[in-house]
Amino acid sequence: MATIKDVAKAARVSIATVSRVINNTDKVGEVNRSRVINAMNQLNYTPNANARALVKQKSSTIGVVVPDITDPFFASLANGVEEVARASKMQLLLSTGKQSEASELEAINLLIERRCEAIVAYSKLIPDDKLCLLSKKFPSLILIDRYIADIADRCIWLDNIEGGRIAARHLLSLNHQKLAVINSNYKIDDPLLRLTGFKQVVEKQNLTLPKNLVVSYEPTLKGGELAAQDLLEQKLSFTAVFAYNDAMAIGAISVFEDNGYKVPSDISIIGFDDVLLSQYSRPKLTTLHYPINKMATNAAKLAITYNAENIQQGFDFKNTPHLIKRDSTALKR
Amino acid sequence: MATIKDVAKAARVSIATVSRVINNTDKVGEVNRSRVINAMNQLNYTPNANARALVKQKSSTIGVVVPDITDPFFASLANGVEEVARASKMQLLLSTGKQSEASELEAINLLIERRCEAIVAYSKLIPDDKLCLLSKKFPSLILIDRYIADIADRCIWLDNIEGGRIAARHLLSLNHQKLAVINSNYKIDDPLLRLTGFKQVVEKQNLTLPKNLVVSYEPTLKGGELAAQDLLEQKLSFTAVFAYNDAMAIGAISVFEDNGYKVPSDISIIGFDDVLLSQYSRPKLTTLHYPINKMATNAAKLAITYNAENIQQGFDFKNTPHLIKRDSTALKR
DNA sequence: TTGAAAGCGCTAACAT
DNA sequence: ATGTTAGCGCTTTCAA
Repeated sequence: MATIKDVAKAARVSIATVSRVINNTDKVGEVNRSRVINAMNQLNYTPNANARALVKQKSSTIGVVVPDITDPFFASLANGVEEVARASKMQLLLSTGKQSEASELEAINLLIERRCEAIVAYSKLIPDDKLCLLSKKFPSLILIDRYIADIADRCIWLDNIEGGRIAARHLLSLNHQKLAVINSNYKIDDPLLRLTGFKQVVEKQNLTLPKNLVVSYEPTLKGGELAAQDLLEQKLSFTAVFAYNDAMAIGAISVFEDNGYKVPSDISIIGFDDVLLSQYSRPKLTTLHYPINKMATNAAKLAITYNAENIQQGFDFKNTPHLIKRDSTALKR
Repeated sequence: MATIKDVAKAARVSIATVSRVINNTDKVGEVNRSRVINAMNQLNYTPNANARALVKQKSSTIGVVVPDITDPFFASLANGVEEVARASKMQLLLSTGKQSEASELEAINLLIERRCEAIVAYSKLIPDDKLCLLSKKFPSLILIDRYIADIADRCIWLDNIEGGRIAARHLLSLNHQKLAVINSNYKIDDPLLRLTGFKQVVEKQNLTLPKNLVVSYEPTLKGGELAAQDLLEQKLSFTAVFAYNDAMAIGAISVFEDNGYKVPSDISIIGFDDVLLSQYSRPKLTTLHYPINKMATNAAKLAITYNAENIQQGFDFKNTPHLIKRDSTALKR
C-alpha cells in the first residue's frame, strides 16, 4: 500500500506537508494542498492507523471481552460498548475468553498488547487477586457483572440478591404460596445470590421453600426442560416458579404445557434477564430486566474516564434489575 | 507503560536480546534469558502490538462489518469470523455500518486504515461499482450475503431463489394449495429473490398466489404481527404461509393464535434463517437453515487466502439453505 | 507556509 | 550468543 512518502514524492512536497493536509492541523498553501489531495487519490492512499497509534501513543481502540458473542446477553453487552466507541470515534476490538481462566486472561492480555485505551471485561473465572493485580497494571480495565471490594471503583455489577427479592415479592403479591426455583448449576456467584434474595423474602413471610423444589441445571433451554421435568416428578405441588434466566423459563414452560399445565393459569413463571427471547415466547415472559446494555455503556465510559485519568463521579456501579410484567405470571386461582 | 528499552536497560542487555526472548526466535544464553524475564515481570512489560504490526507489516487483525451485533443473525456472522481469527491467532476488529452507504463505507475504511489482513463485510447499501473499486484496492475484502458478478470470487452468498423454492415445495408436499407470503419491505434483493423462487414452484403447479396474500412489512416480530393481521383481513382463505424470516413467522403465529387459528393444524407456517428463536418458539418453527456461521468462516478463510495471495480452490461461494422440519408446518387437514 | 529531522516501540539484518 | 543499526509509517518540534 502507498505510504505517506509515496504521496509526498508524487506531490513533490515533504511528508510533513502531507501529514498536515491529512490531519488538517496546519495551514497549507492552496497549490500544495490540491497536489497532495490528487496524489492521495491517485495512489489510493489510506493512512496507516498502526503507525499513527505508535507515534501518537493512542490507539483509538476500546476492547471488550465476552465469552460468546452469539449469546444475546453478551451481544447486548458488546453493543453497549460499541455505542460508546462509536460516539468517541474509537473502534471495537473483540476478544473472546471462553470457559477457562487462561482463556480469559489471554483475552485481556491481547487487548492490552493492542494498547486499548479502555477495556470492558466480562470475566468470571479469573480469581479476585489476579484481577486486582491486572487492574493495578492497567487502570482503564473495567469489570462488568462482577464485584470485587478492593477495586469496587472498577466494577459495574448487578444486585442479584435484590433481583431474587423482587421476583419473590412479585410472586407473593400474586398470592402464590407454593413456590419452586429453577436455578443454574454454573459455578459462579449469581445463582446463589439470586436464590438468597428470593429465600429472604419468602421466609420473611413464614413460607418455606422445600429443598426438592429448588433444582439446578445448565442455564439453557434444555436445562430448563430438565429442571421442569425434575420439578414435576417431585410430587410436591407448586403454583409458581422463579427461573434463573429466560432461556430456562422458556424451556420449563414447554415441558409444563406438554404435561397439561397451563402457564400462567396453572403455573406462574418468572424469568431473569429480559433478553429478546422473552418477548417472543408464548406466553410472553414476565421477567427481570437486566440493564446490560446500559451497564456496558457505563462501563465503557468509565473505562475511558480512567484512561484519561480524569475520574468523574456519578457512575452507577451498582445496578438493580426491575420487573417486566408480561403474561407468564398471574394471580393464583 | 514499559518499553523494550526499559527492559533492556533493567536486564543490562541490548534490546535485540530482549526481542529474542520475547519472540523465542534465536538462542539466548541462560543467564541473560532469565535476567530479561525478571526484568519483564518487574516492569510489567507488555509488548506493543502496534509497533510490532508496523515493523512486521502485518496486523494480525481480521475485520468484520455488520449493521447490528445485537441481531442474532449478525452475531452468528461475527462469531464465524471470530472462530477463524482465533484459529489463526488473529484478533477481531468489529465495525458497524448502520443503515447508510456512508456509514458502511466508513466502517470498511476504518478497517483498511487498521491494515486488517482480512475483511468480511456485510454491506447492502454500497452500490456494486464502488464495491468493485474497493475490492480492487483491497483484495482481501470479502462480501458476504451479496453477489456481484464482476467480483464473484469475492462474494459468499446464499441462493435465496432456491430458498423460496424449497419453502414452496415443502408446503406443497403437505398438500397445501392456498398459500400466502409474509415478506420484508426492506429495499434489498433478498425479499424479492425469495418470493421469486417461491412463485416459480407454485406456478409450476398451476396454483396462483393472489396479490392480496403477499404482504410486506418490517422484517421483525412486530412486522410479522402486522402482516398476519393484514392477511386475516383479506377474507381470502389460506392454509399455509411462507414468512421472510423467523422473527416475522413468530410474530405471525401469535396473531393467528390470538384469532383462534391453531398452528399448524389450521395454518402451517415456515420461516427463514433458523436463528435460535425458532427453536424457542411454540410451536417450534419449521424454517430454512441459513448457514451464516459456516458462510462467515468460509468468508474469513477466503479473505485470509487472498491476503496471502495464495488463492485456493474449493470455496463455497454459493450456499443453499436447507429445510429444518419442526412443528409449525403440518399436512393439510 | 514549508521542510528536515527526531523518535514512537519494535524486528531483523548484519556484525562481532 | 549478543550488540549495533536501519528502518516500518507516521506526527511533531524546530528552523528556515
